[in-house]
Amino acid sequence: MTLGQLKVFVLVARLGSVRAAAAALDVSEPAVSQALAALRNHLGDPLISRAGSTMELTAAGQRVVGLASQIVNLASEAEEVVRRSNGAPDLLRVVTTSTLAHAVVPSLLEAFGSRQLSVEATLGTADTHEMEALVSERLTDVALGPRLGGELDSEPIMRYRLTALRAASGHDSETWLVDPTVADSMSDASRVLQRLGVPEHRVRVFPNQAAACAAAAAGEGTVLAVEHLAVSQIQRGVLVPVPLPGLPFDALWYVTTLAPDRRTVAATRFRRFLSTPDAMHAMHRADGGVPASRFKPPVYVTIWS
Amino acid sequence: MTLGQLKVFVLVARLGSVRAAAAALDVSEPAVSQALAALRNHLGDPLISRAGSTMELTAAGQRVVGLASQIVNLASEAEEVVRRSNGAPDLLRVVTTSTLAHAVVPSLLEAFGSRQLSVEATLGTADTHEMEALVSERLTDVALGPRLGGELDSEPIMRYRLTALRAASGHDSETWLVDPTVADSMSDASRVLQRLGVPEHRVRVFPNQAAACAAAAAGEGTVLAVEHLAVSQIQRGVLVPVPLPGLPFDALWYVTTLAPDRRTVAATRFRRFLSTPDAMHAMHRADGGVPASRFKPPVYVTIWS
DNA sequence: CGGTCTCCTAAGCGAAGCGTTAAGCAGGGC
DNA sequence: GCCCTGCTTAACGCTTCGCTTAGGAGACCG
Repeated sequence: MTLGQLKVFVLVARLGSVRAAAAALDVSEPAVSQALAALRNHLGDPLISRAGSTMELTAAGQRVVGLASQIVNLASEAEEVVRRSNGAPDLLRVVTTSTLAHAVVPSLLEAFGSRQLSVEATLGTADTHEMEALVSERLTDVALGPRLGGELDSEPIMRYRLTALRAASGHDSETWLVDPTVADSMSDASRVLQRLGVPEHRVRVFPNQAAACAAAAAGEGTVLAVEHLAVSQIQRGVLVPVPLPGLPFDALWYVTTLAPDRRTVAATRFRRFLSTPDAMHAMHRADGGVPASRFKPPVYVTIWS
Repeated sequence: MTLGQLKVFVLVARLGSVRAAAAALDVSEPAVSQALAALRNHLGDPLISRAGSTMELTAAGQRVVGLASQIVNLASEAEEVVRRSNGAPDLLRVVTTSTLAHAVVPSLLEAFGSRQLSVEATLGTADTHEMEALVSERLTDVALGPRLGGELDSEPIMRYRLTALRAASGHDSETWLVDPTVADSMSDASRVLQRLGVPEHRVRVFPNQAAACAAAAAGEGTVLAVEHLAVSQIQRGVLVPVPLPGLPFDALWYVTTLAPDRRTVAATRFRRFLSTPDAMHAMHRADGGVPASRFKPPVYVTIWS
């Protein structure tokens, strides 16, 4: 399986014919056919076949074409990125939990970027286990979230409090509304649910805490929330704390990097920044709204094993 | 640039030495060194170099390693997927706008899946322009959102209303709080802002409408929201409509597929499903919370040009 | 200064990738 | 039936990949 074969496959799938793909690539038709044959042979599936005047993706073909398209895209992005990165700003790669990624880290990076000239930040999400691998293998510069073990250098940056909240007039007291961080079984939120013995079918996962809180405010259940991120709803009485054993639960967010002599310059500067009042303010402000011009879709980092 | 070279590079970056990577791959050390040299030569950047006892990524290397890791991952996922997809359920690939992706489509797919045995759905986001390409090029089966042109078959599925909402006691009337759909300049939301002449620095983008509504409820500005998705906040008086020229704005969501004779079986069944009361109910319920066991991170589809 | 560790280069070789031309083969239209 | 269109196969050649062994260059240490 080569990048060229994947590119050919995507193009055939898009254009609906070998002939058209060959024309688009300005090569002979057998060249395309052969690349396709090699890929089919390698994967052990026809992927795409003629059906009358058009071509039809097989079940496997439908699944592969999306992946292949992403691969080809990323490959050209890699070439692009190298071309642009002479004299480019320093790069700070951050991974964090889902909760922090939506609500806290964007404003933190915004603040860091505005005081550090020429720093470019990328943000991804990962679970605790992935974070350890990503940091130790130098695939990311900084992890924010739970304390990490190994030879990594973790330091607490902020105290926070997990609370159960519910609408003042809420009906459904069985359903738990949470954000995707609970998918990480090592996270504080996940442990709280485990300790309460909440069964999985009683848990509804929302894309982020704000959505979960909105559903809780509408009386759809109990949200497990970071208190200071829901402070405005609590103050306005929209949500009220629910007393439960072990809740509220106080915990810490940590910053983790490699040991001082092994970390990048940007990581060191970022750690220093985290202890400033500006950083504290950004984390408490924590609204997740960024100016339109800075908005970019999130980058999803995955690790390869 | 080959997949093998990228794999070697990622491994060297992770393990911090050519020697270790060679051992891990069970090949000779020059084999690794040579693959790395080929990649360096192709990209025109050293990517990674020795710095004393360890190795150090260059600026370009830092950027490339993440992409390379994803590429290698996706490639093995592609092989995986083919292996598993004999006798696998039908695949329904859906793209939609950010608004719908978070709040409406998950419950819709949930409902569809529970009545259609053996359908597997994937969900991605794209802007209007990308949607047209994705559907016509058969990279996706169904698009939900704006009406699409070309030879595509668009049909309205639901009326909705864009409204400006604000906290009853809100202070900031200059700032607009929106979800990422406004990044698509062809979207209804984006046009509304254009027509109102809102400058970009007055717009704050949130990851989804729920977060934007929460910020509006806290008095941070005016949210441009889909009315029935904020209905509970309106009923409770947390948010109140703001009368503005051209608002509220009534619009339609459409479903788009290829022409009837060219679309997949799953796409046809899904279109039929959309006209059922179950589907209507799912769209109005529209909470975005899915049971934990069904939760998966979103799949981001990108198109290749 | 000579060992040792690590990375790079050189040279060689088999296997694939990637392209060509020429020919075979299914299906639709008349 | 015949031709035309469009995908595949066959045969061939050039280039690149990917691996080996052998040897050289640079840093570190005693």
